[in-house]
Amino acid sequence: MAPTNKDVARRAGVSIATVSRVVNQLPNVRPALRRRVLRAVKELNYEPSRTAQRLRVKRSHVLGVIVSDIQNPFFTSVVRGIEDTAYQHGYSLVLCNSDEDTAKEKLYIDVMRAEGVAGLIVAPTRQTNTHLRALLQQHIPVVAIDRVLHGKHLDNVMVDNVEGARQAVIHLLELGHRRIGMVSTRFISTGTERQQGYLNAFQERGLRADRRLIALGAPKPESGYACTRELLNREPRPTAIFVANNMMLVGALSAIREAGLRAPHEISIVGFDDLPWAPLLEPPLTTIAQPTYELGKCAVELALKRIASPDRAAEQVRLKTGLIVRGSTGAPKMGAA
Amino acid sequence: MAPTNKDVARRAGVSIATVSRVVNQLPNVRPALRRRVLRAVKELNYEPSRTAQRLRVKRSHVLGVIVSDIQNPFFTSVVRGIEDTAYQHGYSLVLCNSDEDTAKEKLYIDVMRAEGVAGLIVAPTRQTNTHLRALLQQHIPVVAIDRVLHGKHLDNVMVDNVEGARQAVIHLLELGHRRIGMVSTRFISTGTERQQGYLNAFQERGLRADRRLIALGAPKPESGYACTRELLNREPRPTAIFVANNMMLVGALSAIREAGLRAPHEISIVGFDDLPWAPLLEPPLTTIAQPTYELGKCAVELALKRIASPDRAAEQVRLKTGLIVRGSTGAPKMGAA
DNA sequence: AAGGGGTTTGAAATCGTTTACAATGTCCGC
DNA sequence: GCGGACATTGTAAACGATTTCAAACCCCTT
Repeated sequence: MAPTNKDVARRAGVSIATVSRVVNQLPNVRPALRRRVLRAVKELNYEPSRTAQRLRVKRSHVLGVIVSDIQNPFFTSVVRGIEDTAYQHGYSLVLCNSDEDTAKEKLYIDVMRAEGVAGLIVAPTRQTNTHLRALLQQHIPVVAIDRVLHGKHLDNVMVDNVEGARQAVIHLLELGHRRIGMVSTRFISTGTERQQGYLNAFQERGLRADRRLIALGAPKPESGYACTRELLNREPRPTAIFVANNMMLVGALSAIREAGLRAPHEISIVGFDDLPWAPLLEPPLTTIAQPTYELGKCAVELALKRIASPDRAAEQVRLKTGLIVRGSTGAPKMGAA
Repeated sequence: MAPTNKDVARRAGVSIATVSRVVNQLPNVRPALRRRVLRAVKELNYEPSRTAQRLRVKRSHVLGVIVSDIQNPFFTSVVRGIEDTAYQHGYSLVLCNSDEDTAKEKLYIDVMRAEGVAGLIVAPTRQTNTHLRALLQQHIPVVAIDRVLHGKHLDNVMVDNVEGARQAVIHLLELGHRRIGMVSTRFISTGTERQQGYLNAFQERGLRADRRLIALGAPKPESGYACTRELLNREPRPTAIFVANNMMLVGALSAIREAGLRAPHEISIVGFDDLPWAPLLEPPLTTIAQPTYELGKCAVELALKRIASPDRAAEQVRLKTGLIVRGSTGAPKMGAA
């Protein structure tokens, strides 16, 4: 149905080789012929089949992207960065949503391999790279985003989670809080690192952190709700809560509201990752901002760099976070702590 | 680098035709051979190249998706529905973000054609289908989502915007509001339809709508902010505002907050499209919910139906919206109206 | 006018599949 | 033991591009 090489050649009265030369802007084609071919191309609305191109030249100009939650604004923004950068370099995107499901992730990795992607950008569900082995064996570049993944030739882009969490907790400590609850994720490297930042902050100020105030769950609103309720039921109740995952934040806020607590007077709240609606909350949310767009952009750049030189040493990029103080944090009510 | 047909054939000591037969589960292969081939497949970790497959059989099992704003939670949720449904049917997704930019959209449509997608799902930036003509000529199914697009064999899935807007405005009218501002989009069919719903509601109740209370702009927060400010400066000020686009809502809420107005006592607010954080606002937002996931699912199903029978009459599906009453709407303060 | 360099063009091979067709093998009834 | 039906296997031709190689052509020098 779609016009091919051959159709154009016939119409222009030349061979397919000449068509290819004209389309690919190679030299040594007489201007007269070139014009005839270009006219035929236009008339037929010809676009070379990328499928055929891919089969012939081995480069594919497609990047695979597997995110763990396409509805998470964090990943959405990262994908935006990936998309912009990829298309700027002439790459298309094949997108998958693993939905935090390792089986789905494995399936999609095989899809990517069969698709012959030039590179894969993945937010891994687990910290093992076994599923990715086949890709790496075939020297298909893999870039892990947001979450750590170790491996030879396996690049990483992440934010500095330890430092980000440290900033959040230091902020609360400086306001005078001592019983600081933390809601975080289990099994995911970002969660682990942020917990480390929490502990570091206490240690840095010569204080003892209470590990029982760290509640762990899945990166889902319901889980955030459950974790927060659990923390609110502790005696004595924490005067501040650091919700270190933006999906869990939604549930956490519900739980806090349900408990009838008002920020910042009765409880202080800090989130992780800025969101378009964070300033709209009442009070506006204090949070740790992540350079999401840059993260996506950087991931593409790493992938392209590795496509260009496959044997570079694995690179790990850490992007900086920043504390944004809004209205949801304040000094603890005396007597409550 | 990746193992091929031939590698498997050599290892199993058979011809490539037999490999193909085994992999594609065709009959008439002796069990002994079948086993040998399967073993070789496993040992080499062989996956048939989709590129080569596509070139040979003309079906491609790739759906193109062009959304106008990948960061809009509405589209995110739609994409989620598309993704789930597509992969369930063995299709992969090539995703693009037109960013409400017609030039980019055109570029991506050509990309899709070159990619040889089996179908395209698009949230069109404009109401013309000229860019899509080449696709339709080649009998590549096109499904327009969210926004109307007319054309032979061109399917549509949308929500019932007229009815949705009507529900919103009737709700406000019943609360006693008469001066109801509307913030909506220009040039986009959803905006136009929702404006129609606004007018219908007034007419239905035998009231005259004041068209000067409809402020139009682009589907962006900044534009929502500007439109809302404009409305708030009217004399007398509207007692309620219906923000008929979720991107504009973010800006609208900022403007309202900035003006020092509190919902629902000083002003009532209704949004369009439910969002995960809508219940978390203070007060929680009254809004028109859209079946976003179903919309994506339905789009894929329409595409697949048209792939199966290309000459069906164009189908237009309208999904139902629903009013969700939360705290941001109430009776107008008497004397203000 | 013949030879030689450089440019322009086309024929044909190739990428990894699927698939039509031909060639073999197997099994059965006579 | 032989022919025929049927199952099994392999050979070779597509698909639509790129790319190598050689043929054809042009122009200039001798």
